[in-house]
Amino acid sequence: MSKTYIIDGNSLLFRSYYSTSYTGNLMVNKDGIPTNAIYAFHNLINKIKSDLGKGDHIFVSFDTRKPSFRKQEYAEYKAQRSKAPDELVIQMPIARELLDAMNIFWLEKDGYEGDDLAGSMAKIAAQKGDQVILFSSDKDFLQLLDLGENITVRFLKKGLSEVVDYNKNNLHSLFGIYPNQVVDFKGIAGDPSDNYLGIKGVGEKTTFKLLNEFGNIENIFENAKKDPSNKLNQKLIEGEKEALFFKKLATIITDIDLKEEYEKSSYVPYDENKLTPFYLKYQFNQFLSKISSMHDIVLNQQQLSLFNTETKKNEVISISSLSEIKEEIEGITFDSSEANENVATLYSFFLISSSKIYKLPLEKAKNDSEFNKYLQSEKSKIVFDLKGLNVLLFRNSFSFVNNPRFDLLIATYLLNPDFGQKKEEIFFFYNRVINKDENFMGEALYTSYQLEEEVTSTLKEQGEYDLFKNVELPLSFLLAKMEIEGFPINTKILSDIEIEYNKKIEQLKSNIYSLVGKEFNINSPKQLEDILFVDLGIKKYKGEKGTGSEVLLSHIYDHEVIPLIIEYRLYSKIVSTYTSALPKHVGLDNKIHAIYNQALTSTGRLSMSEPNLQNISIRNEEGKQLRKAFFYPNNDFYLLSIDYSQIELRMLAHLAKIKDLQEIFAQGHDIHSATAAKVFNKKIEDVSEDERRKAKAVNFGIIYGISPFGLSTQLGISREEAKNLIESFKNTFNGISQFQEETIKYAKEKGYVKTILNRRRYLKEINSSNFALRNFNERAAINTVIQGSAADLIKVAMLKCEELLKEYKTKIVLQIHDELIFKVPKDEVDIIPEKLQKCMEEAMKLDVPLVADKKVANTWYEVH
DNA sequence: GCACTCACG
DNA sequence: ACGTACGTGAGTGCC
Repeated sequence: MSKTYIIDGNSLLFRSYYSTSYTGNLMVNKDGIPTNAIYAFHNLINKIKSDLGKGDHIFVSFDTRKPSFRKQEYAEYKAQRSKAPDELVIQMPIARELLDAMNIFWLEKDGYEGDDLAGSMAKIAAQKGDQVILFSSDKDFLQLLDLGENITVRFLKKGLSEVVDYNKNNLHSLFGIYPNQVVDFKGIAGDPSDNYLGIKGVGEKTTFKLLNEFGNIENIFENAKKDPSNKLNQKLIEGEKEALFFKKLATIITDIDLKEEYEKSSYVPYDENKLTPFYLKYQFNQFLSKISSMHDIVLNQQQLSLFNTETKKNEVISISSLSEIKEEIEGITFDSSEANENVATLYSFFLISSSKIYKLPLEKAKNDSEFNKYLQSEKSKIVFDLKGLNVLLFRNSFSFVNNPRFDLLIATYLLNPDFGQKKEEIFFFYNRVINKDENFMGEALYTSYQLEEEVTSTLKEQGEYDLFKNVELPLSFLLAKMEIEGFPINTKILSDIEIEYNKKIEQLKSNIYSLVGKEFNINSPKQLEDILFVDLGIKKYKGEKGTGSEVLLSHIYDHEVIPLIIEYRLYSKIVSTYTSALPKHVGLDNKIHAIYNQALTSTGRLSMSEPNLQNISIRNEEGKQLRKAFFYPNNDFYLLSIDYSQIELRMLAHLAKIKDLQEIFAQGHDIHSATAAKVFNKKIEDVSEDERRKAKAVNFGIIYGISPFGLSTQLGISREEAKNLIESFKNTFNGISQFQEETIKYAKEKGYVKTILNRRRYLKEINSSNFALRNFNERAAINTVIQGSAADLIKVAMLKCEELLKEYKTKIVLQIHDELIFKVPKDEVDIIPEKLQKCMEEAMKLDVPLVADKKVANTWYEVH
């Protein structure tokens, strides 16, 4: 059944105001406008709409400033009421603005009150068969319960958190009268809040009694007239006219024609981001969680004031040649059909001067020698999305942009890596809003120009400018080249694998169905869970949730279908995620041109998408087969893989100055065996398989911010045992504890942690009172220093390798966090691998040696 | 659009 | 007592 929620806007706004104003200290925005009622109102609306879905309706009614028919008929209507405080009045239009921003339909109508609109809407919705809930705190609304069975009036009690629901069936037991008696009650007893006088000398208690005895106002008077000598009856008879008058006034109009309005009140799920301009305007920082925390941490008040929040739209001047620009050109960016620069169509370029935005269509640019001259000129340039710009320039036969000095996309990511996934979002960081329209990139570039000085000096203050200028900016060029270069794939081999695996899947499917006794969707975790843990009666162990591989594995002997399901999952994963998905991304050149996301991860790593080549299977043979599809046609080039050995553990040994760990690395032993030997006090050759396994888990655990629980589940040992294991590691390797404690302490004090190249990550919940949240942030703090520093290292290594390769034909074609894949022509294969290996090992000078292992082969399968 | 699952480092 | 390993991307099912 569809729902229609009808909100008495005035009632809720009053409540919102008074529930947040008792401290006397109103919340105001920067212009001194109070926003407390709006804030509470917003929370309330959010809560209300949270259980609406498609097909539902939501509607807010308001009073207008014009006198309603009640006031016209009865001059004293609400005359006794003290005027609403100015602080509330000023917020009333803002409430409407908020609703507009939230895409929630609201209505006011001269001559009527909000109640009449609400009542009329309720009637329409009830006739449509909707479940109607009216949100108010006004007893008048109770009369509307008579409109149908499926109507609820939801009263909001103090604190706005408690509610009382009234409906046709419970009103009498809760309130003492029936819905159709509400207006009769008001007519006789009156209502001081509306200045309804009712019948003089007849109060609420008497009215209750009368209504219960005679049912309605007409019967009450009829009966009174039977015995006019009775004192009460006398009062009633005298007051009949008034009573009927007040009854009429108290009656909510329910026949205003709102059919159209009903249609307009359809609930539309909306994008929270659309509210950002509203939040910024009224400084509702609580709702701008990401943004606000940054302002608190990164930008001091002085800086904030420099960031003008005005979002004045600039005129964009269309030009057909660069020669039309008379001023100095300060920067360049582009406009294209979509975010993926490897497939997008380039539309135009934006260029900016110190005061203007220019738009140059692609076709004009192609024939404009001035434009090409500008691209290649030595003059330093502001850009916006350097990698996107360069890839699109190349794909349209231009050269890369020469000497970019500033890219706000990268700079903002360095100020705070939590910003930057979406181009629009980075402007929230600076309290700006730029509409996502056809000139977005031009406005973005111009805004970059305005922010450059401030942002650059902030990067310098934070010691991140070197990372920006000498690592991330040059890396952007390299990533552009890698995207353009692409990675070879042979779809024939992929489809051969797919055909083979699909056969397995069909077989497994039928075997599973016959073992279970019926057909179901094995891909549906919900259906699978029902089959296994209900139909087949398998008992889950304590703490087990879902049907993930760990859970399935723990029940592998409980039923013969379990191993089949595990196998089914293995093959169907390979087919759905790889063999059937990868061909969608293969270009005419038989290569995949995936995107490197340079400004995305929290730690400073790269990520990859459309498709992600960083997670091609390797851990099991069935999946690893996929890698046989990656090679150069005719084996024209070799693939060279060079991967760092234990890069994160080495980084830890260096950063935490763990002497004993550094020493193990210096000796070049197998790290897990060697740590095991030290912890268990044995010779390396005496270390057992199990001891090595444990040491390995602890070594990883330390990088992840170890906990006894995590280690115990990883190793399948008791928590006690895990705790002891961690203890002995900490005791054996001096420096681990101190590093962890100091990292957490630093994060708690500063709100962020730094990597080896001063890359930052903010951990806004590091001081949370929520235990889980705080612990999570503490682990993330430790991990970020290690993972982020390793990311810094390989980025530096990539740039050094590229420098080395300048005079060769070998190219970097993939980066997989601790591994680089190169395309090596045959005539370079004898010299290049060693040079590159050395280059990577010398990328940074640490207190531990860096070791990188290499392998050359034709296919990606063989290099591992 | 989100939860679940699983691929990688 | 709390509820857990860190960082990603993508396909599927289901509201």
